[in-house]
Amino acid sequence: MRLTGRERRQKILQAAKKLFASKGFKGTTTQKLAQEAGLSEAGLYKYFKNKQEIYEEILNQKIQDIDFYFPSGQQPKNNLKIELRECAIRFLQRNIQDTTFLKIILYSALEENDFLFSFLKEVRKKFFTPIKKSIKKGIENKKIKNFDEDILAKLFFSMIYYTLLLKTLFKDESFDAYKIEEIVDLIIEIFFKGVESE
Amino acid sequence: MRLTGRERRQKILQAAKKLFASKGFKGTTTQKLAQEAGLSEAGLYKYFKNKQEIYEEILNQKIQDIDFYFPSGQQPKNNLKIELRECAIRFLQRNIQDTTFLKIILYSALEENDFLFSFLKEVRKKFFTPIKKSIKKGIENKKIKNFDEDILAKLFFSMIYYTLLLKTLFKDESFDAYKIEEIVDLIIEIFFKGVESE
Amino acid sequence: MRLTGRERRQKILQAAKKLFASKGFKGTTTQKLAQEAGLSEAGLYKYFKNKQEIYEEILNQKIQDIDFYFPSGQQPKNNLKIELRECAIRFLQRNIQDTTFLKIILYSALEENDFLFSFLKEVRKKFFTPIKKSIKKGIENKKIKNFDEDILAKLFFSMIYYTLLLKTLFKDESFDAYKIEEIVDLIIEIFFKGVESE
Amino acid sequence: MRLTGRERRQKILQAAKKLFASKGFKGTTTQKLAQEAGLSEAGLYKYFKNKQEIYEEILNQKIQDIDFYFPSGQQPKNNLKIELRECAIRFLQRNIQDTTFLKIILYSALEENDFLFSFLKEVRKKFFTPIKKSIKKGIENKKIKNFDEDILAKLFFSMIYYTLLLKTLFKDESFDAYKIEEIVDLIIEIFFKGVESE
DNA sequence: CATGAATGAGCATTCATTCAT
DNA sequence: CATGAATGAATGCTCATTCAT
Repeated sequence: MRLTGRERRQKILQAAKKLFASKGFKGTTTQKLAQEAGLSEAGLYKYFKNKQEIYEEILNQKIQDIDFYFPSGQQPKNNLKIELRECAIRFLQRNIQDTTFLKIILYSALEENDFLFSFLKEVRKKFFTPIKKSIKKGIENKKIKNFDEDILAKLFFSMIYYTLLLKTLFKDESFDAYKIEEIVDLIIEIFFKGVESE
Repeated sequence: MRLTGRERRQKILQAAKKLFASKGFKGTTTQKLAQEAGLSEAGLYKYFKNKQEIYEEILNQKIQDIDFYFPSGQQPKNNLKIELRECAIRFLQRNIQDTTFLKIILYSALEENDFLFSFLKEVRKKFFTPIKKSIKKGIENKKIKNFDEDILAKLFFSMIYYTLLLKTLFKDESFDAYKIEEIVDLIIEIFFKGVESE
Repeated sequence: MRLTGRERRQKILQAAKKLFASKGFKGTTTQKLAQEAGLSEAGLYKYFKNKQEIYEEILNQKIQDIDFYFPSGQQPKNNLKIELRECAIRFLQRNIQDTTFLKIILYSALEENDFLFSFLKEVRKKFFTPIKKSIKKGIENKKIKNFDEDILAKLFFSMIYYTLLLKTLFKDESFDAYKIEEIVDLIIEIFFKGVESE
Repeated sequence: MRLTGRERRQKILQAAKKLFASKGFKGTTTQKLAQEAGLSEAGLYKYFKNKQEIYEEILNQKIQDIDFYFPSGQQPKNNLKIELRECAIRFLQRNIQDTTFLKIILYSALEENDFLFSFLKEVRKKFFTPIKKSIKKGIENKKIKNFDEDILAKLFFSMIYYTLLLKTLFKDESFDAYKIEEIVDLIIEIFFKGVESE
């Protein structure tokens, strides 16, 4: 099958996403990768310098997804709760539907892939900055408990993330009785009541 | 050093726990394993059929550790907050120090290990039952918001678990500025204020 | 850049000379070769059957260079020392600047290339004949020790050749402190004093 | 075939010497090496960390040969000429009989093997030091022309070395008419007359 | 009981070469 | 005429496992 470079490249990335998600980086051999992408092993190296580069390209593409979660320009304006609600819903919907990214991240963390850690730093900076800013404003307005906004932002996200883990990775069915929106509303409510300043 | 068969076996398992936890299953070679356990590679195969069997034996041992966190049958008596606080601190301390269990669970989940899922069901039942009971009592006393106690219990745990993930798996250093106790106290505070009935 | 077939061919050969000289035959990949010659790898095969053929063509060209050192038929006329001095300087300068020939000869000798040996016979005949004639005259004039002029000629050349080896192949820096002319003058002095008849 | 570790190690080194000498370092594949040594490729790596290490071991063993050329304790005492004569004869005899070392060095130099260059530095230091010292003494005694003793020592050796190259590598038969001793005597005579101070 | 010796299968990667367009 | 797409065959090296001693 003769494809253009662009098409082949995409096919390789697609195959890699699938395999990295199901087998991890180490568990994905170039042989399987080539097979899945429909070309020879040697062919892979015309498009990517090495296996690691394929992996990095996948992660780097995913960084752009963050903008998808915060679509209205990088910063929640008026209403933090509404922004966060929508962001969380979008995050859950997308990652429940396609668990590739979640799994790649976890596999890489387990394999202690060095690139992942620098990637995660970047992601956390981009992802949490808008939330942290809003929380900071809340703290300044004495609406939110005076505590490290970084920690608070991550604790908020923890409930979203664990929900995702339970639904996708751990096959816990107890959340299935509720719509995503209901869960998110509950989390938002608990978090904001919980961090209210007294 | 002349050891009995039983001792040798234990030494191998000990070495394996250490290595699997820090390097993962694939990252642990039989060479390093033998070296760490103080015998030849060939020797490993006198005690275990193969590498997989060593891994499984550790998994089984680790699973039994769960009782450590939740002394069997024990039920939070007087003060849920205090019970939960101690349980959470114990959970974090142990799993930060030895990440084997956390990693094994995640690896198994990623590999869609069927045994894991039924095991997890069991764990969740054991783990969450005492918390859920207390929450239920709180709901009945109108102290806690009237919502599915299963979900509430898991949302509480989510913050503990994500803290663990950030510290151990994702190499996020932002929690390192605080003692575990401080983080747990914050989580407890947020959660209980957050779920308070109005 | 649109080149004629002839030009392209020349460009490939030029690139190949450069690369073979600095990286050797095995160290020169068709990829680098194509890049250096400014065309695609596939393009190389329009002009040459394979890599070996490029190598052989260069070898042939280099062999013809020999005439440069020993303008054909030329015989040292008046002053052997001056002739030899200039020939040696030319030989060293050229081969230090472009080591292709030196390396090709050595590679071929190591590979016991039969063609090389008959070629070398020819070269030695051409190369040493003028020197030998002059030495013979010196012997007849009782100026030079009476010994096999073939051996004497080769011993003279040995110092020139080893100087070349040290400087180019063996990366010995001790000759770098001197100009080529100084070294050659020293060699000439030692040789002629050394072979003087008593 | 079941050999002891020591025997196998020796067999590998022997095979490597043979192959490196006839094919060069790059031209010697681990496959051929294993085959020649009578074990599997994987087996090689029980005895050596990698191909390079085998190569280095061979060279390092050869460094001891230098003591063989200067057997009477490291420094020529009374008579430099006699010492050098014997050293040169021993050098030629040994390397004519077994050209392995000569060829390995040349191949490595052509392949620009980094380890070779540091090895050569070591060798030159050890090999030329005694000769240089004697020459220096000669210079101080005004018996030898006042010139860089390093260069002089190397020019002496150049005639020995080129003789070796012609006889072994370049298949030049003109030296075959003479005994090694005769050639060496001639070289010694030419060199010492040539460098005599006036 | 213990291990040194040995390996088949597999790994990521490279390379010279071919061929459809 | 030129090349992008493609690969078979190799390369150095690793690993879990076996077996004779």
